[in-house]
Amino acid sequence: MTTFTARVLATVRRIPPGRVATYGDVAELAGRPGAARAVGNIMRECGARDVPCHRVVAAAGRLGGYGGAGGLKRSLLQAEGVVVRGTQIKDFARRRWLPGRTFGRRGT
DNA sequence: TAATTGACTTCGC
DNA sequence: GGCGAAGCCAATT
Repeated sequence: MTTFTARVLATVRRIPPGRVATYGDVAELAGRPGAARAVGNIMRECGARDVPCHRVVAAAGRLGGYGGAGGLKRSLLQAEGVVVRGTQIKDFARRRWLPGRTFGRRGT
């Protein structure tokens, strides 16, 4: 499949544990910047369980308006080592996953 | 094919 | 800093 959806899913799958990405970033990485809403729409289906939709958060580092009533997403992220402050990621700026910024990349 | 929706983003008040 | 409105893109009906 070579559609935007497939790219989004592939991008989200590339998000390593302990890291998070925003809808806008995923959309951009997928090749369609500004399609944040589309990404959300695609994520909603979560057709592939390999897609850690819980690692996808809003731009401000917020978990989004979903994630379950009790904040399922928050628990999942925290379980991966992500510091979450209520509905917002504390170290979001440092937890945000970006291409070329994978693990092992320290402050050098 | 056209219109509506949706897990978003950004500007303005 | 919080609330409201407009814009963008893809999927669904």
